[in-house]
Amino acid sequence: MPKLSPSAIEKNKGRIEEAAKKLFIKQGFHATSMRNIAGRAGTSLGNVYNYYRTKEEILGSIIGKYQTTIDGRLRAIFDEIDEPLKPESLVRFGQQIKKMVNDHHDFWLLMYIDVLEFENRHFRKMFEGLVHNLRRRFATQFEELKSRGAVHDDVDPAVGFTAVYMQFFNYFLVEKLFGGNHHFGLTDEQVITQLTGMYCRGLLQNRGASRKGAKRKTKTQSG
Amino acid sequence: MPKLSPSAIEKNKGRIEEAAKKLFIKQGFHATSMRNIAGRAGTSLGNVYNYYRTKEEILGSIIGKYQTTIDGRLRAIFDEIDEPLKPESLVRFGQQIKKMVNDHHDFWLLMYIDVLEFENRHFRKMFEGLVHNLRRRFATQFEELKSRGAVHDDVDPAVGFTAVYMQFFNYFLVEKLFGGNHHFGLTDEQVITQLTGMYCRGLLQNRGASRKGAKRKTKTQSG
DNA sequence: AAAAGAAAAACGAACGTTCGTGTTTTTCAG
DNA sequence: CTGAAAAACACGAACGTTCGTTTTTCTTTT
Repeated sequence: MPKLSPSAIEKNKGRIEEAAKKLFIKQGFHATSMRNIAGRAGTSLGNVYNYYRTKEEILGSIIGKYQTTIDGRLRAIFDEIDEPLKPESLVRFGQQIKKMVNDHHDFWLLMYIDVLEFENRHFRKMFEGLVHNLRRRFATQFEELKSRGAVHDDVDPAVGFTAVYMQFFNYFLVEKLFGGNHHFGLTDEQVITQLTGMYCRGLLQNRGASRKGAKRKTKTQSG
Repeated sequence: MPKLSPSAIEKNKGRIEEAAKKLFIKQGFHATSMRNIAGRAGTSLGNVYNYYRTKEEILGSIIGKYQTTIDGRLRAIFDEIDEPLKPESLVRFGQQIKKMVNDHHDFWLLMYIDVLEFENRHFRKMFEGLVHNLRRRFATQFEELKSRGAVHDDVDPAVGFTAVYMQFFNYFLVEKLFGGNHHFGLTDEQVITQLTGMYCRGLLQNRGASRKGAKRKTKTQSG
């Protein structure tokens, strides 16, 4: 038999990893057996070892590939944000985070597996330097906000945006993985708008607007 | 042999559970063996089965006891809060949440174990009805804030406080369990004051104060 | 025939649990 | 007061599986 083409190898690996991922997520890493993986992947036990040397190597490969998927997804979400602290942006941002969490909820379970069984070895960099990355990503926008005086003097917009990000992210994670079952007592959409409102008022300078009872005119601030 | 006194039984169970807890946390539930637990508890394999019928029963008992510990801890934290949305209260609140997360970081790992290996069977109620509970706990304070007009009309103080709680909680959890390593780019103390500032401005009505450059006088609001 | 992927068999170790057997203390008949 | 039966905890060997991995044996294509 000749050597399989790289694409064929990838296809086989793909089937094995898909099976392994589902099982890891359903029952954890240690509770999943190689026989289990092989069976679900429609191949034999021995053959799995033609593609991976150990079980952990399978996990590593899954996480590695998934990591780049998530990175891309996040980048896409950030890329469509023009003005990071504008209410409309944050609402849309919240909706996107919700979708991301729900679409890839396996990934976050893998993260927990990693925390528990490997002391977060594979995911260390996920939250390291979060603010730093966001600050760099939106450097021009944040600087513009600062110089325009749109944000409070004692507020770092990068920190504020990070807080929003983490709040959204965590909210939907709890909803999805912990059975939060609307733990804010509102619909997801309401949570997004409520949080957005809170953050915007908390972060942005509101020049003489929004007294009690006064209807907001949204675009009082011009520059 | 006569029946052991209830206190003696509790003592023995305590040693077994202490050992099991450490091992579960270090390596997960399925990766921990009964022999492992027995060895660390200084007893024999068979004897463990005199106290528990299965391995899962040990986990259940650990979680149950820990749950009441955490509940008490949280109640104590809430009990010393007089005015839930006052900046000083929130700063102190943040510090307490930090301590709670750090003191019981095993507990949160157990929570992840539960999410992963038991579909969150034992922890379901942890986040269910969170807002509802907080709203009841601080009913008088929240109503007073509302009637005094201290909060924005479109803000539910219970939701706001829940948001603060979750944000603090999640921040320190990420720091502790995910190796966040100051993922907000600030010291913990700075994070607490920054977040507090954001939330207060976002939640509380600021009557004509805090224009750019104007030093805040904190207690401009009277009636 | 040669090469390599796939399958199956085999291996030793470890698993959760059961079971039989100590070991120790109480009970109570004598 | 004695000592045998009873009761219950402690123990570890043993059971039947299952584990991750290795080795061997097909099977298929060059």
